[in-house]
Amino acid sequence: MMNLDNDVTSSGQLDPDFEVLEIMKSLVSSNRNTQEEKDFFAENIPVKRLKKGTLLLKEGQILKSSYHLFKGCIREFYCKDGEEKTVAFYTVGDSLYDGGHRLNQTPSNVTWECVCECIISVFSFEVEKEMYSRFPRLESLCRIETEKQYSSYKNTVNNYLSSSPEERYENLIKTKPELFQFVPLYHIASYLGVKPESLSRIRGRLRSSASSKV
Amino acid sequence: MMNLDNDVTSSGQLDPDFEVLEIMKSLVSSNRNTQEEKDFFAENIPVKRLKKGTLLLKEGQILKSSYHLFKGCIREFYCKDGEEKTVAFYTVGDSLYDGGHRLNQTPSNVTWECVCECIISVFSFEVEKEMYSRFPRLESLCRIETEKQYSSYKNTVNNYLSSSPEERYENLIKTKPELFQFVPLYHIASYLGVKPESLSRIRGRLRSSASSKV
DNA sequence: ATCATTTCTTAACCGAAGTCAAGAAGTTTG
DNA sequence: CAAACTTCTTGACTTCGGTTAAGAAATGAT
Repeated sequence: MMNLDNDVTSSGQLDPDFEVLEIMKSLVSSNRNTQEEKDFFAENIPVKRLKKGTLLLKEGQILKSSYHLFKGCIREFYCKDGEEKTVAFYTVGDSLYDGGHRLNQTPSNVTWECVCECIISVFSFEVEKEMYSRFPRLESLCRIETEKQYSSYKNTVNNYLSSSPEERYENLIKTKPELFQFVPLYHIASYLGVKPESLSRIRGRLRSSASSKV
Repeated sequence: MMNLDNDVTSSGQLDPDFEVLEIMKSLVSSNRNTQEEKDFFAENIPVKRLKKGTLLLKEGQILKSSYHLFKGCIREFYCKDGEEKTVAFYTVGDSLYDGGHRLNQTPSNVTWECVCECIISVFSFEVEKEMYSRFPRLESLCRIETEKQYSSYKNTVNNYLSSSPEERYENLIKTKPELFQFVPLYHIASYLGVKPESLSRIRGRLRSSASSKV
């Protein structure tokens, strides 16, 4: 398994691949930002291509950046009693950050693993701080955005807690069908809160109840 | 059951009770704040005493304030299939807010109920906005605080998900023993993710395993 | 193509939570 | 005090996930 360690942010030049350049362009073209802000992003937020299996962050490591996912899928998990417990899947358009650990400079509790080839932008903590001091209005926007994300996460958790593994599975198929292309079922089982054998049974139950309706 | 509706924030004068005044004093005496900031708080953040059973926020209502709990205990729950699902207990020193719903002016998903007499400060959204414009450094502090809370909440959720109801019960006794003074066990059962009958059995199991150790 | 590895499924058995029902213990009300 | 209600416990039975073990299916390597 590949390990990225510190070289994500250090690498100077951009992957010359067309796709990455397209993404870079979209990164700096939001019409909600001023030209000055766009220039700042273009200069300070590199875009990287990551191979399947790359660990963007490892449990115990200190997080130094936030990331935005333009393409691919990243799995978040931690280890408990030698078992990997998957707690999130990030897909296109999601951001990966952890204010608490980044701000406190404490070791991360989770690992971020690319489950397929990914394209991300790298927003280092230093650049973030400089951005806030140069463009105070963006700090206000980020505060608001964080509050909304937090609120939305609480909702997600409440929905999760008040549904059965079976309901969670059906819901996941509806809301993130693309996951099933990349992610082995035993990771999805972990995410749904059951063992792989149980997910098999759940799928079996759903198959038979679906066929009995015919 | 009492209903508070909009009159929490409207009432002008302070409850003249000694305890409330003491709390008001502590509210404006933090030495991390400038005198100007303290004056602003004293003028704009009223402190209220709430009776047991008061609903500080009702499911479907639009949240207009944030609250800080100086005394008492508040239960957060929502209804699913006619059942109340308890998702949090707030105790002394906790803050109650919901950035997402407050900022979007969308109806709340949860209800906040005082499980005993409570003393809170009321921080209205309008006052919050004015505070940010008058004291920009406080917006920065709040952004950082929100990120830390968010991160800490994620941790709590992960711990919850990777433990059994029995472990959660034992953990709750250790971390929030005061809850058991105020809150009926069936609310605690809901919070732990089981039915009251199951919590009874868990308690039974723990009793017998404790006595067998003697 | 063959072999090895990873991933998924099935079956038998066990333990824990859900459900339903009854009743005990504790609290409130008149 | 007694009646009514709320809260908690217990028992019988069902359902579902965990565990173990075996094997099928899919994927990758030589």
